[in-house]
Amino acid sequence: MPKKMGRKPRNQTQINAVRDKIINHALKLFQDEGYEAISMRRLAKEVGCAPMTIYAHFDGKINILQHLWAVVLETVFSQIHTNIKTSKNPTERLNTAAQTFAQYWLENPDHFRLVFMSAGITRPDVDSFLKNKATLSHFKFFSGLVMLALAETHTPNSAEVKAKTDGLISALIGIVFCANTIADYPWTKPEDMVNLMLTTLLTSKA
Amino acid sequence: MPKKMGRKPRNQTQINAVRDKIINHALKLFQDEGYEAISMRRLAKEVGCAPMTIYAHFDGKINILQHLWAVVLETVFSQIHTNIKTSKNPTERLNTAAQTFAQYWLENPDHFRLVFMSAGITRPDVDSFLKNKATLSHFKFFSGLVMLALAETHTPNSAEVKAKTDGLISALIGIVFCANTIADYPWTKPEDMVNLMLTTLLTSKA
DNA sequence: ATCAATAATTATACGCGTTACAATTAATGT
DNA sequence: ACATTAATTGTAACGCGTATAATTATTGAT
Repeated sequence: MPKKMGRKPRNQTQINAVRDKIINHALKLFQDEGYEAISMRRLAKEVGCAPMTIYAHFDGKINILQHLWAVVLETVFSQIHTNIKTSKNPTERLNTAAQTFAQYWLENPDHFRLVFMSAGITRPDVDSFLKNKATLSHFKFFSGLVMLALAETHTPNSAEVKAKTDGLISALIGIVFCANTIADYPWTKPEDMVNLMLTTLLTSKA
Repeated sequence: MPKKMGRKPRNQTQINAVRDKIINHALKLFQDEGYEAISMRRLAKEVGCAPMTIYAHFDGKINILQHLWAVVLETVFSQIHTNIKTSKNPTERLNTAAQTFAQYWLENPDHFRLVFMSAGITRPDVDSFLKNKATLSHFKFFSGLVMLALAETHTPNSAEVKAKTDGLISALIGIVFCANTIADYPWTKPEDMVNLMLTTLLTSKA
């Protein structure tokens, strides 16, 4: 029985190499020139291929952007990890983490836009945010901090921890989102609102 | 001294008539077919002019959408006003208002998208949200409810009222935003989070 | 009536993300 | 060398929002 003729398909290593190349170029474009610079035509030029070739490797633009989300989130959380090292107790750790989280997005609105606002408009039914395991673990990290901070005053049950974590994350994202998109409203300072959220969530018992 | 030659400019009545015509067609498109239907080409076809003509009347698409924001916000707040009529006290009134607000956007993600996510992507430096006076008054309405609810337990100062109002609005918008854009995460139920936010904000003293 | 001046409208084109289909190139087996 | 298969590219197009140039409509002066 003769072997199958023709060109051999690329192996997984080769496939990953090309995908990584595309992703790295997209990342570089984003870091050097911002969100708007990542057009498929521009990206193809940087990679050194035709725009259509990219569609042989990714279903669409959003699937490339998802990889950039992961990089940005990694940056945020590594900054959080760095900053909480000097915190003395669980409440202070949670406060530092929350303030660092909010501050990062406020200082990098383009990053916020990439991570939280690109999928919403372009492809609502896209492969999603949390297919990325690392992203989910970032969320869970906050859950751990909340539990420890609550445990300083009482023994929280898992429903309370989850509700307060989800509420906190939603509030943090909401504070940043409003500051970024409704920028002409004279909002109370974001750090004060973050502080208020933390204070009220931690002092009230479920 | 000879009169100025050439075609006379349209008067304010004529100007407003054309703008209103465009806006009304945009509104009808949105109501009948949703956010995606409002393209400039489609809109021009409905109005009966060339797409570029619209740019003689509005700086950009976002300036048309702003008028639709006002309509949507009016809808939300009239629903809130209707629902709070049966509430017996300020705390219940605030609760009803907040739940109605969140519920509306959760049930109408396209409306949320129009009002809160169109400006962020297309024109960050656009004429803004709060040039519309009615929008500002909607925000202030919440402020009044918060003050009355807080006053049931203590005499709040204006800084506390503002911080808690801003925090509440940000949190509400954040809850809806997260539910809409990170839909695959198993969030605590939005109504429970809204309730948690209200409970904690109202029970903790500034 | 004709021409000039001015305002309003439209035509053409750009880059955007993406799709469809055809053509070309690259890599393999016979 | 040829045939086969995979990968890539070319070409064209779509609708998107919008920029610039061209055309049309309306007025005043002669």
